[in-house]
Amino acid sequence: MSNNNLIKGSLQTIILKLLEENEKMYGYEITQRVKELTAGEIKITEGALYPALHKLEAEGLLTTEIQQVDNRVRKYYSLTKDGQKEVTSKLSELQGFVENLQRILNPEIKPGFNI
Amino acid sequence: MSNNNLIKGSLQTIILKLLEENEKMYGYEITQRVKELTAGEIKITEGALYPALHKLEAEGLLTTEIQQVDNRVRKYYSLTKDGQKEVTSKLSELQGFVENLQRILNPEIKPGFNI
DNA sequence: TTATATACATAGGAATCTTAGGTGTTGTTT
DNA sequence: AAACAACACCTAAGATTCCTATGTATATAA
Repeated sequence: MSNNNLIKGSLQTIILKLLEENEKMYGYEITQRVKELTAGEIKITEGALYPALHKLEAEGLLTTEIQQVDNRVRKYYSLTKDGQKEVTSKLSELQGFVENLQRILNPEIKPGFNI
Repeated sequence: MSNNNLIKGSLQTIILKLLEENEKMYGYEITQRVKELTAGEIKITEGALYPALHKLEAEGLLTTEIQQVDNRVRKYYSLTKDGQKEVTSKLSELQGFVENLQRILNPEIKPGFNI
């Protein structure tokens, strides 16, 4: 259905960044936020999201808190202190990669170019 | 050794784009060009490059031509017509993805923003 | 009551990359 | 002369990351 197999490697960073801005979010909310921010062009599949969340939690970057909302269970995720450090690191790593990508794909952009 | 596991999905596009600009290149040359364009920050491993080249050739996007240079064999790759069409398509797909990524990671960038 | 939206989860498989190794030539250093 | 780095190709095994498909369950709208 969703045909964006370019994400590879950036999903963790996306999750951490959204949680840096929002304090706590639950899985489904993350998929909707991404869809909304990208006008429906990037769709995080649940089969990718939930394992990624579980992994980040296992690594100690996220903590969870379960809330009951109208007989419906929500699992809220938030950044740990380690998680807060990782956001900055992962973000600059990804931004650096994208800049290098632009140097390959858009050769007119000079090395000193800043967005 | 090279620690850039972010490439996933963009290697094909990188190869096609370099070949769009250079008419013909051989594998080792591609790794050096990428290293040079990114100041050594992105290193294409041969274990990733050669299978990717073979796949693009199998898909009919590249053709090969072997040259002998001082008892040394070079396998030159160049774009087929199908390959030339694919470059544009793959490039805009990747650029679109990067723009969406920026909308998630740099919320201050407005939807109409162009680089 | 059937479908859609909400909300979680996992198993199996596909795709892509890294690690690690192999072959052989040329040029430089010890 | 030997050893090493650079050049130039290749592949196999494994890890990672994602998609597809499926399952569970509740709420609401058609």
